[in-house]
Amino acid sequence: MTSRPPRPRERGIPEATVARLPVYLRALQALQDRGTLTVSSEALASAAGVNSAKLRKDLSHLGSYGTRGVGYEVEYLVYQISRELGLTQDWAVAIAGIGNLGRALANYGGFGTRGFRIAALLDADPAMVGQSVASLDVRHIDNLEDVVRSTGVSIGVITTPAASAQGVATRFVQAGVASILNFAPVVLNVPDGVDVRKVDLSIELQILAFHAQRRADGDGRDAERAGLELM
Amino acid sequence: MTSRPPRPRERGIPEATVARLPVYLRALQALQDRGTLTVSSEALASAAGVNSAKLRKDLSHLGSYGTRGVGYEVEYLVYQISRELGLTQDWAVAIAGIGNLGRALANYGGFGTRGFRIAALLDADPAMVGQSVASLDVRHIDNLEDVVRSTGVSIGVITTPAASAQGVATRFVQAGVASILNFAPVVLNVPDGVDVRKVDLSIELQILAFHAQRRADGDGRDAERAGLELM
DNA sequence: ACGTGCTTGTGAAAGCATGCACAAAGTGGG
DNA sequence: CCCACTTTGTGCATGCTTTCACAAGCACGT
Ligand SMILES: NC(=O)c1ccc[n+]([C@@H]2O[C@H](COP(=O)([O-])OP(=O)(O)OC[C@H]3O[C@@H](n4cnc5c(N)ncnc54)[C@H](O)[C@@H]3O)[C@@H](O)[C@H]2O)c1
Ligand SMILES: NC(=O)c1ccc[n+]([C@@H]2O[C@H](COP(=O)([O-])OP(=O)(O)OC[C@H]3O[C@@H](n4cnc5c(N)ncnc54)[C@H](O)[C@@H]3O)[C@@H](O)[C@H]2O)c1
Repeated sequence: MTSRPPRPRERGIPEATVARLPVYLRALQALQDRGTLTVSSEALASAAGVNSAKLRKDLSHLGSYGTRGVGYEVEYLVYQISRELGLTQDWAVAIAGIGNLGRALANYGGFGTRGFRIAALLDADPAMVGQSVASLDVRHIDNLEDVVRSTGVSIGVITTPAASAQGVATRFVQAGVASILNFAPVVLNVPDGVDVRKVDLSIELQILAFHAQRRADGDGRDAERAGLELM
Repeated sequence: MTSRPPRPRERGIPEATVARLPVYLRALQALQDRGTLTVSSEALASAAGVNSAKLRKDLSHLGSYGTRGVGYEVEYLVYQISRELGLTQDWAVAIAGIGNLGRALANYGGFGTRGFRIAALLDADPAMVGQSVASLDVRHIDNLEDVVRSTGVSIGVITTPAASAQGVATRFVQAGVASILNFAPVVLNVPDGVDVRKVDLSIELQILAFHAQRRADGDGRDAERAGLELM
């Protein structure tokens, strides 16, 4: 490809940066709770577990919110990041699949604190429908479209068994939900423009196992083996 | 630590590849269940939701396990990836914090199927200790060291409240657990050589919110605005 | 008003990751 | 045995991320 079409190059915050903003936000809120007024990139970076140059570059994408010689004003930065992430508005979330995991999520208090409100619970099991979980009635999945429309849901969380996940995802999309968080161990197929993120515990464990095995293989004879094997 | 030893450039599989291997593995196992014997990079890539060139490059890091003109033998590839990920051995997992989430994990059947065995449950609440969850006795967190030693735990999962997570992590590390999966919304501080992965639902939702807001901002006047803003 | 000391914001370099495109290598039919 | 066809494995170009290193900017004390 030589002449790359004009590519309007939307005001872009790099994806890697977006993924770290919530981490900074949390660290900042902890500082705020402790009454700290300003913080240096060094201190905030250390609280967030990243390199300070990276932190500064990340924040520079949002604008110039620091003061040289001083640092960043905590409260102002909290506001700027919140705004950038869209947390100054309220997001209604629906959870589909009220089993072990769905119930844990529904009962979890930590979401409401940050702009997310669980607005609907959906399940296919007639025995489940009508029950009250975390002060919400579980509705039948067949009512998905209605529920989404009437409660203004814009984020869908899928905690159904793997076999049902694609179907639920498709229905979410058809109902106008363009942001999906998927816990089922399947690759979801959705149209362009729909944003799917997955949380997959099995995968995380497998990655841990890979590194653990690496460590175990090498222990003691690491240097020698690595050296030899390259010859 | 800091003083990077010569680093003999260990036979390295890129981290991005490692993170995808479990996805390929799952897709392959689905094919296997359907009785498929061989699969092309194109087909497997599509099942795994990635580009086929990427898939081939990923697999090439494990060795040359394909046959040109034919594809990959499913069973053989399953074995090779499993071996590379360390799934041919058994990993004993301990869960600390048997609340909403810890219980959901403990009751989840999907781990055992892939080399992971939940070997111990730990909690600090006296009312919880002694109860039986998923056919395991909940032990008191004070026994962490004993439990880790006696059950051979090598992976620790943390589902305690945020405030307790660092303490539990430190104790896991001191007991010799060098792989930790953390669900609590805090940045854990651990010595070098210890591998921590985090699963953070709040962060995932916030990333979804960011993109959702982007879409909403731009809708309708996207093209014009993007173009104009660059001038 | 000016110098000192600290910290930000950002070029520039190096390191990773992605995806194209194609030669090399295998299969199967004639 | 050879040819047409398929699909792998990988060199290369491109773009994204991280990190270094330092000039520019600001606060504060004198
Ligand atoms: N529980 C865990 O710790 C855990 C861990 C990792 C992954 N997961 C994954 O999360 C998902 C849920 O796990 P779980 O343990 O809660 O399972 P579960 O069986 O306890 O719950 C699943 C729920 O989904 C409902 N359901 C089934 N089909 C549905 C449909 N079409 N529409 C709406 N609801 C439907 C069921 O009635 C049930 O209530 C699974 O895909 C699982 O693989 C769970
Ligand atoms: N439940 C969810 O859906 C969800 C979602 C996102 C994040 N999280 C995070 O996961 C963690 C657990 O969430 P939860 O909803 O299960 O909380 P929970 O309060 O239901 O359970 C926490 C459990 O940890 C135990 N505990 C406290 N201190 C301990 C210690 N020092 N050692 C061992 N156990 C200890 C408590 O006794 C309790 O049983 C929290 O950090 C939470 O922020 C949970």
